[in-house]
Amino acid sequence: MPEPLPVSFYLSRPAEVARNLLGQRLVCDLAGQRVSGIILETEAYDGEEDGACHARSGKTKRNAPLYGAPGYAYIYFTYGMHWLTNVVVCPADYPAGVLFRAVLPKEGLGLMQVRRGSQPRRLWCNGPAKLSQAFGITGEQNGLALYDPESPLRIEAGIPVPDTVVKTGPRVGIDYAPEPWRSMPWRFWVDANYFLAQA
DNA sequence: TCTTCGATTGTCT
DNA sequence: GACAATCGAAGAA
Repeated sequence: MPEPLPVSFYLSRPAEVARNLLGQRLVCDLAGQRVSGIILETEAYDGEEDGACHARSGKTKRNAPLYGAPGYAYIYFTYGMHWLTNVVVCPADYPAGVLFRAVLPKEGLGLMQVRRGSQPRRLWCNGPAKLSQAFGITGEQNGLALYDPESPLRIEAGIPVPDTVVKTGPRVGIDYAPEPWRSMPWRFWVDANYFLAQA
């Protein structure tokens, strides 16, 4: 059984952690079945100064996990129907996190298909709320330690990703944010074909 | 207490 | 490309 990534992995600057999470494996053990996928897309949210971060207006009941220790899950409900999954980064008291926007399904495909309503496989995990649904992630998993081997939700080492295949751009769905935050290139992604080509 | 709106998705035109 | 779904958190009153 592979060990999860260590807590130290989450201590770097949010954008750096977001970049380094590409290629790693998101794992979820619920319903007695292991579901996992290779992380393809992430976004970084960096502190109260970041006009797009949930912590932009200070600490609240909802964003409290962001102010906690690194390596923990920050999962929140939005649009009245969707759960979005993040991992808290940076030392405690500095509110920052990385949102998981897409993964490449690897294990537990049957369960994912059921949870995603039998849509085509390429549509199972190509969005932050979609992957949460495919993995069975809800508020129940909020606050879990992603570096704990005993945790039902965790992140394990995956396949290293060279800079040559990493793309960056502005974050999605944050038109309300003022500049320069709206345009910060804190969204990172890799084409799924890169991993499909790996034996 | 009231109002607004979201780190989205699926459907319809 | 436009827009409804759906509800709790956050901010205003």
